[in-house]
Amino acid sequence: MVRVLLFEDNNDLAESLGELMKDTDDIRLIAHFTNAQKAEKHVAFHHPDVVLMDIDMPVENGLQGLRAIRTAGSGVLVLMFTVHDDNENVFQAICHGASGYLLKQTAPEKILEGIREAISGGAPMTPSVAKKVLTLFAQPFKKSEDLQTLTAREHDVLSLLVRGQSYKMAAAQLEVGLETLRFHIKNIYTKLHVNSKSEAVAKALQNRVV
Amino acid sequence: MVRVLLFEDNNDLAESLGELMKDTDDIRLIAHFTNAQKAEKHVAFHHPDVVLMDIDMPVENGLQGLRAIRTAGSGVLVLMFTVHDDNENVFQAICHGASGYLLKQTAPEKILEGIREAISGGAPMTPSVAKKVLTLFAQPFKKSEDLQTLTAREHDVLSLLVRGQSYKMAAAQLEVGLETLRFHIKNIYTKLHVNSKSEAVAKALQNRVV
DNA sequence: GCAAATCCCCCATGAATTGGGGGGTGGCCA
DNA sequence: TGGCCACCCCCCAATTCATGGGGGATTTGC
Repeated sequence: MVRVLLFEDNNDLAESLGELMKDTDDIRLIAHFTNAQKAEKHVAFHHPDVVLMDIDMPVENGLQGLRAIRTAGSGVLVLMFTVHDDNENVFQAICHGASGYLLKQTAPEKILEGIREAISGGAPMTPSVAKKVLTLFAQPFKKSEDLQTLTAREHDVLSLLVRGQSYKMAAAQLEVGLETLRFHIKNIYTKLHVNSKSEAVAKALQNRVV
Repeated sequence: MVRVLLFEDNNDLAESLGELMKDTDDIRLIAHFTNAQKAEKHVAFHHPDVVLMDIDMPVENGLQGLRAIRTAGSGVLVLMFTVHDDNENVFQAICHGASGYLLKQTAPEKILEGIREAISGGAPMTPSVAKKVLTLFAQPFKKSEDLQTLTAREHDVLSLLVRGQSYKMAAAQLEVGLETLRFHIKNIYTKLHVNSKSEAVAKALQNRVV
């Protein structure tokens, strides 16, 4: 039996969800709150299997609730359940460890299905949300050409710089002379169009070269 | 009519997919290749609406194919279609702009459904893959406490450093004296337990403070 | 009110970084 | 075999950074 906690300020919607779950014999709504205040407390008390969390609620919204639950150390499955599918909300939800993201416009049966999917280790999300997730994360990772053209050795050097090593230390690590290291660094700077260590580090990290 | 290009080394599977599509009146398989060689050429020639791309193929695999298609500048919808759902493959596929990720174990009808979803702007993926995507990107949530304790001003300074600015430039940006900037930087170093600009930048980026 | 935090400024020294130049080796390929 | 590329090494000069001190002014919360 899957025990579900619901945070939702729309009482009608909450009720109809409750009705829906009553018709199943594997999912049960054990409690319902109209905002995310003390969400972590409620979770700790009811220890549900799944939390259905609206985002747009008065007093304290669903993202804050999610954050509170996670900071409290609970690993409970939290499914966001909302009308908002803008990038920022999706992004925040993911960063704070949501286990899925359902839109209210999805058919009620799909919601139940989503709960089951979450329980069985999946991350239900509507395709449109999935699309946002992909584009959200596909962008920053498209390596610029500059970085592709780095030599193996240059790549080594850059990695060491990213780890905070100084020229001297990096040179020692690679067992080459300080001047050799500088030679590589000069080339890296040229290729990345930067002219300082920190800029190179920033570019490297932002493009996931390391 | 959705025109589909298929890259799949398993001929039986390819054929059965073709049969499947014949039974629909909105999806048609227009060509089939057994590896991803010259994938970008084939796409340019057939200009399909959707590409179904296996990953594990001889000679040239699906990820290479995807990359080739993207480097050629095509924005065609590419759905990965594979048995592999390990983190690395999923990550690579996303980074190179896949529009979805279907596992071969999913029911054939779901595949057709996935194609339709992709066409209508979604990103079909099996819940288990979605889960991987989420955990892949939720990790960086672990912000160390150090970074939280930064003052607003220190945060400003750090941001500028990340953008590759030198002390002098950053000071000018913030309209304060060089010595003032130094003062903040000293404090930042203390708080982050680092002792060089690049280390600070690395720590800032790795913890998503900027 | 007072302490604590934050922000602003200054000096000085030594170390690290950067930009420019100059060498050389070995491997690969036309 | 000559060109190209990656890799290794060296010198000089100027700039930037790191670190250690020393001041004050202003807000913030108890």
